[in-house]
Amino acid sequence: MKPRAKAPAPPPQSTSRETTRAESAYRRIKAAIFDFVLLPGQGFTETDIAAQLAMSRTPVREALFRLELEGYVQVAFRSGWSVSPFDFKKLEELYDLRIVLECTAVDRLCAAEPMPDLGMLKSVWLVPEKERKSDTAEVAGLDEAFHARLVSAAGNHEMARVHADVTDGIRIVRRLDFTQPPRITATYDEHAKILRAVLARRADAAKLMLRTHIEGSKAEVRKITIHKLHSARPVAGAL
Amino acid sequence: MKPRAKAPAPPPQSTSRETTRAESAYRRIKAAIFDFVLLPGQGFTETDIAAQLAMSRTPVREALFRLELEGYVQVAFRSGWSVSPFDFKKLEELYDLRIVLECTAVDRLCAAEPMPDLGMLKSVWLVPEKERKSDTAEVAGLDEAFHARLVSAAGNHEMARVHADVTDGIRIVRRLDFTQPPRITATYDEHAKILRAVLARRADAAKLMLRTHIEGSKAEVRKITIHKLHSARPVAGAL
DNA sequence: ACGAACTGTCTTGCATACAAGATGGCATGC
DNA sequence: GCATGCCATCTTGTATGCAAGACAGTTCGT
Repeated sequence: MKPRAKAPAPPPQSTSRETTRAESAYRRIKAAIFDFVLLPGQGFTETDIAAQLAMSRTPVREALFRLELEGYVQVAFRSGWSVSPFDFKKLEELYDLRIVLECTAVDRLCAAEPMPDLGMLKSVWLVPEKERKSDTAEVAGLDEAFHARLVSAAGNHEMARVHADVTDGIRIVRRLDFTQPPRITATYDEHAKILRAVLARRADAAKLMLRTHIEGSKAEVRKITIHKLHSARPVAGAL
Repeated sequence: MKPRAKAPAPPPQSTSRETTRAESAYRRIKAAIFDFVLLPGQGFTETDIAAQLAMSRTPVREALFRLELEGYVQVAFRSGWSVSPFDFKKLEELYDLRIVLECTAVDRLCAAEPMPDLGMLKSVWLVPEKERKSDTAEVAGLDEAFHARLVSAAGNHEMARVHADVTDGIRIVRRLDFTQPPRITATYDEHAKILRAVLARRADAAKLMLRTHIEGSKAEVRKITIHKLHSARPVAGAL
């Protein structure tokens, strides 16, 4: 039995290879949690989800176990599942971990010889004001990519992976951070400054700005989360 | 869907069963990998494992998915499972991440007011030579606990969790590091020095020693791993 | 009226049957 | 001899049935 490497992938669009029902269930349930269709603390059952997703319990269970490992849901022995309640302490700790990882990355980037390519970031963040994006979702995606690229460029793949997990964990509240244009403008300004400092190898300055930048997001999120959480409640049932 | 409202205060751990078959399968398969009963690169099937563990495929699959998420095994679409091959680059990156996390913890411990309680560590590592343990497995366990406690004492639970995951990932090679008494003695000496530096709030000194200490383990492991890996092969099949 | 035991329903954990497809060997044609 | 297409077998992905236990409403006892 020799497991075949599936990297080459001659027919990239052959069949339902990567689109198993379990994977689909994972994405849809996770999206439901992030979109507050499933509210924190809310209980549900495997049978419910399976019925709404028009599949059997088996792939649903697989998806739920994965989400449980990632901390999004909990299972009570034989009494149903529930969405993990909001844990602000955990969110703050994740922001804190982000700071540690990204500051480490900045240190290494500034010390690397030669410095890894950050051209992609330059072409996005070091542009005239006219070329700046204004769409909320788009900027939120670019923001994530900025921080992720900063870490991945530092070369440690495991740190990048952990950073990606952390980002995933705080995305649920992070999206609420980009609802106002002033926040978008500030993000552009701060990212530009940070990027210039890194390119100039001024590690301490970059780290300070980065820390302040992330702490700002953390504070901003903390302020608006409670309110948003209640105003964002959609009609339950449409998973 | 009528989501059943659960009590806002779900009983923390009212469950009786923590010993499900899936959990047992997870532990046993993981142990088989760590003990080189399942060799890196080796292929196997769900049916094989299920037969050897005297259970059905269902709990085995649950365990395998969990191990897959943790990076220990891989599944090839409809062609069986295989133990992830040894990835030395990944191991080094994990050691690197350990250094970052533990140094961050030391920084915070030294800056904390008051400093969190490290009495448990003192009672283990700051003792006369006579009272030092000599059993390999015991010291290996104490060593893990030392580093884990250092991080957890810093107060960020998420960092501690990531650190625990990292420790888990390198345990498979880390155990090979404590095979010789000189290494045990060095561990005691170094831990004592590091602990004293932390207690004296000399962060830079502690971090330097800690980094050197971990780099030492990394180098040591790198030297002996290839050899040990081949000499440690037991008879296959006895999971 | 109040509390404890009971019972029926519900939910997850597990086993098993079935389906889709990948793999490797074999026969066939050249 | 070599390539090629076919087919039996194997492996995972999914559906479904069953069982143990948890929960809530009810009933019985006092």
